[in-house]
Amino acid sequence: MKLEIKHDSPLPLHVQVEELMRKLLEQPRYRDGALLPKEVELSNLLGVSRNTIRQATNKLENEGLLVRKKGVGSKAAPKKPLYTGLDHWYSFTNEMRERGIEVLNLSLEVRWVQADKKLAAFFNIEEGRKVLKLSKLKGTKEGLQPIVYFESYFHPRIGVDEQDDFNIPLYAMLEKKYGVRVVKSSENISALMAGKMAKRLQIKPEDPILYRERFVMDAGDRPIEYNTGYYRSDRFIYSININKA
Amino acid sequence: MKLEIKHDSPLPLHVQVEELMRKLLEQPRYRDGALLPKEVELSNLLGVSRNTIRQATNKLENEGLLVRKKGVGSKAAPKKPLYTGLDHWYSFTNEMRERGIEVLNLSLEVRWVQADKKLAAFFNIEEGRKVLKLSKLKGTKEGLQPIVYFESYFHPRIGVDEQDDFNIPLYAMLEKKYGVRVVKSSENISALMAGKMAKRLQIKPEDPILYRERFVMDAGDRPIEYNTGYYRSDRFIYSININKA
DNA sequence: ATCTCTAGTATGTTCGTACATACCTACATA
DNA sequence: TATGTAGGTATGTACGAACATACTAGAGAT
Repeated sequence: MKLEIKHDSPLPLHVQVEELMRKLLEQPRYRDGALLPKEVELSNLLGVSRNTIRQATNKLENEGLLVRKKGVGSKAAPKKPLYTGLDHWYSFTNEMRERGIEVLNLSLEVRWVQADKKLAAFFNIEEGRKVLKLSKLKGTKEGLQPIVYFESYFHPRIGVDEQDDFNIPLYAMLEKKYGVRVVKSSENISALMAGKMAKRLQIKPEDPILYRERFVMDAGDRPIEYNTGYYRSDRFIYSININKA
Repeated sequence: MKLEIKHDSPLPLHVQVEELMRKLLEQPRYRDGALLPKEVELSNLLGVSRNTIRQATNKLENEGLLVRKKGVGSKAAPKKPLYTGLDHWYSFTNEMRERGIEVLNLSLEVRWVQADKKLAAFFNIEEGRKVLKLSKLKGTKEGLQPIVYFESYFHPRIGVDEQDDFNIPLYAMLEKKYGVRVVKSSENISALMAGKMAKRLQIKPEDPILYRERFVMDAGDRPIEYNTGYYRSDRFIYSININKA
């Protein structure tokens, strides 16, 4: 890797350093949490003063791209979007863990069902064809209070079956085992009265719940999964981060 | 006015200077656009180095509280910066139109209110400071049935006031008139019982509604708008499209 | 084995200094 | 009158230096 700072460039040194550090921060090792080179090291390495390094670092820290710790060092800011929309590593369990809540599967069922009209349309298959359905009830580790009930349907092309381990993060599993990369999704969110879902979530039928359906596709717009979720609104807030930069 | 910097305080000098300048910026003459004392003047006056003054000033500039101009001086951020751009980003009205539903404002109110704790924290301003609040009730053109009630609060730095036209797409207006480009947003979505909002939306208090809060920022992560929406869940489904390709 | 102190390390704060660059004004020239 | 240029001013960039403070790890004591 070339660490080049042009001292005769019209661009200020601290800007050059800033850009360079931006690239650094994208590297896997730093993305994974390794400490960046120390300020004095960078200073010597790039041939600029420590102040200049700090000037650049301040900017990056301000943008939230890096965190500093006195006496320790600086590193890339931990990526902690509550809900990145679609991360290959998206996982409800991990997400809740970042919010400080440990969750586990209170129940889990996998079975083959016939595709209904809506599902057949999305998957572009014949109505009635067999698809794998995954149902999960997730709740708190402490007290086993239900939070959300998921239902997922997978396109037959993928090849998932009852043998698969659905206790690990789903999208990571799909990518590793079946080479399927989820890239796009379209979501609809609505508020409902719990009704029949009340019993499962252990709330009153007249309580409001958050209902979400998600259509998941790969880079080629091919359907992968249809997923619905019924969230207890007293225990969960749906968060979305959007960046159009 | 007392300009006191304690050199033996546990608080870093640049923090003390920063707080002092915050107070300065509130004074009418600076609020009205007068140039702040020059860096060297402040440096001599307060008995700290120019670097320390700049450290504080950087912070304030970053928060959008003051603008600097090389060769001229620094002053409080103008209420109405000028800039031009185009291409807006989101409009409820246009979005509904795409769904085939014509909507209009059933009511609209603009007034100045004091920032509460939460708002002050997001905007990074003092609690109680005046901010512009925009309230809108949107509904169908046919039948005038309410669909959603919006409440928006704008960062004072932007400079919007009661004179502005809030009947046109908001983000387009902000960009054209004030040069503010909304780039990032973070949303929280939840389901609620309508309660007090029922009357406004013409539903029963026990009906579920969709509640959304949105934090809107520019490319530099500076806060622009805080926006909440209460959606009738029988008339509206929240849709999100995500593409990580 | 566990606790405590200490030396080492990395960032935080602050100073002083020097020169670069953008801006404004006023004077001089065509 | 119009224009261009020179000097003054204020912020921008960059360096070097010193000490403060928070944290880590290892040596030494109990």
